[in-house]
Amino acid sequence: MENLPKNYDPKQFEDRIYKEWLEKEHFTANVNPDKEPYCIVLPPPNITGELHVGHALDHTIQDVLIRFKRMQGYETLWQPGTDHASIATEVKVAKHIEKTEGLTKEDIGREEFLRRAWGWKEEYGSKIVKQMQKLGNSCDWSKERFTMDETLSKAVQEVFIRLYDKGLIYKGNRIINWCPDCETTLSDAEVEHEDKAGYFYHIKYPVKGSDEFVEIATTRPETMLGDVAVAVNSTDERFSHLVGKTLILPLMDREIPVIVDDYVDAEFGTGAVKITPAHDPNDFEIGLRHDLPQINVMNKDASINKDGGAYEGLSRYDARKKIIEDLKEQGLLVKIKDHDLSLGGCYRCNTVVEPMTSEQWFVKMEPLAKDAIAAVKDERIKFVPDRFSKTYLNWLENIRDWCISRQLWWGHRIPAYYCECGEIMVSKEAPEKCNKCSSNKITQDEDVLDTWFSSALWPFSTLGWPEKTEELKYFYPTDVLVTGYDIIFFWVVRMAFSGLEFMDEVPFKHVLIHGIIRDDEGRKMSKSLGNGINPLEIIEEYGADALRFTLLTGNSPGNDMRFHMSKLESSRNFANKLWNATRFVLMNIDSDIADYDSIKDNMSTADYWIITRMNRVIGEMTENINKFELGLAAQKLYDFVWSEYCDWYIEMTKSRLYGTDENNKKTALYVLTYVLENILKLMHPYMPFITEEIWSSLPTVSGNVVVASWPEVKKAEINKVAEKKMELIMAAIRSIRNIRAEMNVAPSKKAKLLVFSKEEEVVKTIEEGSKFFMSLASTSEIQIIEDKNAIPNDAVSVVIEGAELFIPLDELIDFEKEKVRLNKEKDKLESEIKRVEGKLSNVGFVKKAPSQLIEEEKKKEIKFKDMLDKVLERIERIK
RNA sequence: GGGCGCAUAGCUCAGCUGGGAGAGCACCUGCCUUACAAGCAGGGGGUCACAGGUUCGAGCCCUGUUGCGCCCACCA
Repeated sequence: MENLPKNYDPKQFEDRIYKEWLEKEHFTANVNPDKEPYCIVLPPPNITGELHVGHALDHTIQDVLIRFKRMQGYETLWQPGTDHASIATEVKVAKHIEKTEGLTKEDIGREEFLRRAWGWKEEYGSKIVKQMQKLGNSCDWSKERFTMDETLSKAVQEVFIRLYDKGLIYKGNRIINWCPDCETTLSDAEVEHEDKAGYFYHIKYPVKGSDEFVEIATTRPETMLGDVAVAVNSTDERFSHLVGKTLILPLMDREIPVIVDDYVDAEFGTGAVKITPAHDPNDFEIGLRHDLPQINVMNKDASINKDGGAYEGLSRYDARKKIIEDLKEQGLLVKIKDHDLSLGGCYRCNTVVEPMTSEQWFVKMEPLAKDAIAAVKDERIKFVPDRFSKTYLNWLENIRDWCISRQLWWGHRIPAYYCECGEIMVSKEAPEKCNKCSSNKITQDEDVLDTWFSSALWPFSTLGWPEKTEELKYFYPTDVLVTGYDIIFFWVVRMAFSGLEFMDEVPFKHVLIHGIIRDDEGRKMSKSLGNGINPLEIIEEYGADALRFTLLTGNSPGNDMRFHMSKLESSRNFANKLWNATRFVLMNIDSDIADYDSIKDNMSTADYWIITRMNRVIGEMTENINKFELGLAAQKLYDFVWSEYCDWYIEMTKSRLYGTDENNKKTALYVLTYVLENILKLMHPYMPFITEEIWSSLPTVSGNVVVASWPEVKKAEINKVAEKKMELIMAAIRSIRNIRAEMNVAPSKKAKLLVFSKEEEVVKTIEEGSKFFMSLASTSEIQIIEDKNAIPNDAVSVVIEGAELFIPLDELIDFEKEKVRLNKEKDKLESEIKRVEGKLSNVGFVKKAPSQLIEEEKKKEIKFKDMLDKVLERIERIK
């Protein structure tokens, strides 16, 4: 029989196998009314760069689910694609151009810049696809999409227009988050807050026509240039006499009123708050309430503008310094106190975000959020683990309107057109003339949309929406969305309300949340630390299967995970184990492969046992995967393959395979192969490459394991008697091995085994398993004895349930050691008995515990007492 | 200020609805046994953070405490 190469070397076959899958179109999903659909949309990776090991985790989880469902007979679609990542890509491309050509994006202009960005997309988009294929992702590549594809762009326009017509998108002058480096707005979700040590500057504002002052405290003195009032709490008696009076804003010599607003906390700071509506969200609200002007004192790059008087041209930080100096000079700076504050930074470039008033486009969130909240509350969308529904709900319940316009070029240009008369027209195509004044001087909005505006539509835009395609009807809603907890606000939330708004149905039924991968010291992986891990390098050294297995085991949903090389090694070793187990089977297969009918009457306890165990694993794994417990499922398979199939079953077949009984040999081979086939199927979603490679080497199967049917539990194959018998045999063998090791008996030294038992079944089982004792416990022969006097003095003994085993060891025996060992055994049994007796003498336990449990405990009591008797007897005898 | 997570063997972590503490790695001993030394056999090692409570029974449920971490939040 043809065999596999001696060494497991994933590089030899992974690429070849992936190609074969593609050629045979195993990943292609078609609308098929005869099958149930199962759909996952891939969180589209940004085209900013290459994939990291976090993507690998995200993708592997999805691939396991997809492959599992595919094998179960679902019509599975894993919808792949990439995201244009507006701001992130624009920054990268601009940097690239600057580095290579020394030009800014303004230098080359919008059109040329977009051409470069598309070029970037082509390059990185295809790199990403290649990486995903290396990982083994079984996506339907024929359906690959990009968020700026024509059809997806149409969906974006459609959504914008519909929301606008419904009054859910509006343009307004509001306070927004401004990144002075990227020179664009950011949504609230795109601002990352960080606590930093800062200062509280106490400043005196003179009261007009008086020598009194009002002392305010601020963390950002430079914003005083835009102050338009000072507010106090209505109950604060310290200031009541000043309410309605006028203050002179220092440095600017502007007259500003003292107003009352109960937003002000009298206990905090000085109790008087400077109000800068153009540069602080709270002040903005207060400004609206009191009809105050907004004075924006900053330029796009956060330098001070002409409204900042003498400070024009300074950066906000230089302005701060200068202002403090000037105030000090004028005697208006009271003190500077240490004060921690939370600073918002741009999630792309980390520059401190500047709150500013600006004319922008917004999505009115309240009505949309309401539906999205309901969908999770009534469990149309279920988070796994459930705790993340709290994160989701909390965000939505406190949401503010979503600023969606970005002052960028790379992205979906806002479908709004302006006439010189001031009319705003929202439409797909540029209107030829103004529908109000008929002028033809019409210009399109310069801005693009937040990148997440288009990703929000991903679950239905990729399926063809707004067209009513067959795919959309068949695959929507999708089944599960797999993503990291860091992306819930950006994406999950927005897909939820978009799906509900435009499809009238949730976009996915489950959201499976995973954690992030950290380095072996528990640090986040980052470019600056240089501790990132490139999946391709791992695959190169250990194979994709080992990487996948590593990412999925020893970790529970939602938790972060540390990445250790040693774990990778052990996964690779597991693959190697499977590889070699297969080699063992193959090297014993001859041309004549038996069918079930011809061997069924020859099956032994070991055969029934391994098949029973296999069925139990099938049942448990299937249940685990259905509950998204992928790591548990993998662990069970690992244990079954390694500890039961390899360590016990294969070892037990050796004496049969090398023996002369042809029927026995055939039977063992049949069972070996049968179980191996099922192992390959069970393992396939986790380790697709090695299982496919091995599958193709088995003479008993055809086709590809990728489309083989997922095993089902066969009740008829479960044999409890065989399980029990094997447990006895294994326990006996383990005991003998243990005693030999403790007595330092050389493995090569064979010894006789004497068995004493009053239970016929036990005797029978041991006799039945005699060849296993020979091959696995260095036993030379087995004698069933009926009289304990026949036991030689120089024998060591071991007590198992229902039997006593004796091994004569001639001169090798060390009686002192044996005594110590037996006493240890005695102590162990005594403590077990104590525990059981304690339980059974507990009135509450006997009264309330399930009867089955009580029965079990009673049986244990008898068993342990019997074993103890035998051990005591033995101790007595060798004294 | 609110919310969440973690604390289990030397290390990294599992442990599903409460019913005799597990894995991988590391460590110790012995084995090149014709599938695999990327291996085989045997072994040591845990007051499951702490304190209460519920229960016949708690690593698991409840309350509180401590330590670490994360997320959200407009107290200037």
